[in-house]
Amino acid sequence: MTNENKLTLAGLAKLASVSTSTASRALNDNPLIKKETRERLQALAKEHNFSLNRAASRLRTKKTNVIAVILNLTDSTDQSISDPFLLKVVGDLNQVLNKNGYELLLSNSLMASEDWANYFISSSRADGIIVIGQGKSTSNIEQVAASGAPLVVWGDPNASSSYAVVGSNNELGSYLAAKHLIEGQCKNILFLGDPEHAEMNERHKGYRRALIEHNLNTSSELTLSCDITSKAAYDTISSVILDKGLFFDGIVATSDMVALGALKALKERYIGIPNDVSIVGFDDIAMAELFHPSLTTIKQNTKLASQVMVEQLIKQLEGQKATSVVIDVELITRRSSRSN
Amino acid sequence: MTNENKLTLAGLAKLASVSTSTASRALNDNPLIKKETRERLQALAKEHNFSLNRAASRLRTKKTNVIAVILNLTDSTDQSISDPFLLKVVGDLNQVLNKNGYELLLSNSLMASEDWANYFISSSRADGIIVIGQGKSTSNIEQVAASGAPLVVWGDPNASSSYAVVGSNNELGSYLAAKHLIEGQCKNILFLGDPEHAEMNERHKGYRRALIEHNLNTSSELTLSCDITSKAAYDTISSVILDKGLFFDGIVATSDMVALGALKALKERYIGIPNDVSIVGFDDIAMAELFHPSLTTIKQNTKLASQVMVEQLIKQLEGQKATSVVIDVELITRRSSRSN
DNA sequence: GCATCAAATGCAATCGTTTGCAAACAATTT
DNA sequence: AAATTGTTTGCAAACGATTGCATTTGATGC
Repeated sequence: MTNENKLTLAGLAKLASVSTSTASRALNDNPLIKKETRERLQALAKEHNFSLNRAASRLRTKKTNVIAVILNLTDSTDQSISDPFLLKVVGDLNQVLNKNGYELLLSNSLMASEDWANYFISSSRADGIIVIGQGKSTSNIEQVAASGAPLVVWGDPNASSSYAVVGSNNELGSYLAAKHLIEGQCKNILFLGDPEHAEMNERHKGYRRALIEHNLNTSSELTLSCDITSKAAYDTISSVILDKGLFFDGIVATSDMVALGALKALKERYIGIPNDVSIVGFDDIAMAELFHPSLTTIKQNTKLASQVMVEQLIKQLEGQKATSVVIDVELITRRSSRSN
Repeated sequence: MTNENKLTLAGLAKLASVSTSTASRALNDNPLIKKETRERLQALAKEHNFSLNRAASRLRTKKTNVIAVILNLTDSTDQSISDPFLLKVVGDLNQVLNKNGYELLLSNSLMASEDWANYFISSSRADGIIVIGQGKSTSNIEQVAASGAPLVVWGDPNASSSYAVVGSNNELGSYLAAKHLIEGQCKNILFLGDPEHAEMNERHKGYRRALIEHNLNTSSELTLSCDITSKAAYDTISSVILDKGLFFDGIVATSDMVALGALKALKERYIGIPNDVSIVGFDDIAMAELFHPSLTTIKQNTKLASQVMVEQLIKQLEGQKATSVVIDVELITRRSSRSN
């Protein structure tokens, strides 16, 4: 029952006894064409299940209406691809992009070839690129920026960079987290995460600022470096307690997943949360409030962030210059910390 | 510094003093061309940062090498888009598709126009469609199938359908879940989920089979219908306890998110898990083991499932017929249930 | 030296739109 | 009635690759 040879614009035009140019303009709702002609053709197209061949129109117009979204994973530990936060961002971006007439081509840094600008833009697969996460190395990203391709990155907006970065106020976020713990009478506060990573480094700064402001111990012993997965956090906390005992009473975690891993390690040792140890996460993933105790965390506004990213990208598609934008964060107080 | 007018295949050919046909074949590694010529051109292309214009080649070859993945969300409650399970499947699909030379165009049923086959396939945006979730109505999907477009659906593989469905053995999964609870001495086992939904309906059957096999109460009072979100589950359990007290000692939940919502409602009332009430989830999301108590659940093998889906889709792209495939499930025993 | 054959390359049409420009048409003014 | 507008439509040339077929090239045998 499939059409032997598919209907083409020329065919549709013939059916309507107009030229292909008229048909093309009519379907694109070009006001050059008389309104009733437009409607007649649009109705005919619907009736015959016709839709324009995008390959052809992309070739002709040099516009794809596609945005490549690249999950910039740090390692090949495909753990991170399951981080609900990253995937949440993809979901939100999808919504916003569609709303603006763009489609989302999903990729990840492990798969895509090296030269992203080349692969996606000059090959005319996409009009612009959104990279989620700066990873540890930003050379790939800088190469895209240098090529002049429309680009927006989710990451640390404070890093001076040649490209537009949208991201949360990470420094403030962890500052708020640490301050909150301090107000809850914590004295020895752990930082749990990977300070080599741009965003995490900012979070580390905020954590230190709060501690210093309150004359607390900022010894390097209190900064535990670990991957941004719950498993890594679980292992790190478990082994550090085994080694040194419980020498801390608060944890500033760099993500909710990390916080949850730590939580599990503590609970397995019957350490009371929040009384023995208080924990603050980062992200506010959907599950944060379901945990027991529910997780105090720094909320990242992914919906707003997605809107801003798309906005800044569209700016560039229109030839304007885009800017980095800082998204506000918010402390969400729940049960994993003492409410002063 | 961006090239005034981009290099084209013809330009590259001229640089190499060959015809465009030779250049085209060389870049596509066609053995018709002498090996050293091929290598010379490929090197030249790399040197000049050249890549083939996909819009043009798609137009000519009528192949896009793109697969549209549609998240078939039930409602406009964009809650479900954040279900980590769905997004995990997207991530896995992305991996497998890329490995097979395809790209993933992400969409969701709320955004995409009505006629998917038309929108994606005849418009030459994609070569095939993968739908994640059958939703409550399958009319959209059936329309695609009727159009003859290459299609694979993640859903209930037992439903007799005109299209290839890949999915877990849902009936068996919930049977195992219920049986496990029964072996742990549960007598009044709740089913929590939405039996109108195809997959959930299978799970309901499995649940009933186990109960009947053991002569337990299958009264309809024990089947609670609720949306597949943690919030809905939380509300449902909370209000049912308020209404009728604790008349159950086990819960078969239709997803981990649902299980976690229920867990929270119970814990807030200081109901002991697993001793007062045991819970089994479904999916085995990454967080399942992080909870306290860690969640006993039925694991869905999304990695394998993704491979099978892509396999079945490629079959169709090659003109063969695809078949529905049932993916094995596995009971993962943790602490939210008594180990008999 | 010429026919024969295989290997390597080139010619030119084609995929299905879009769009600058010209043409046809209708309405208004002189 | 001709000239002047303004609307609506059509012609035909792109866009940049791929590919069936023809052609060249070089090797081989007689």
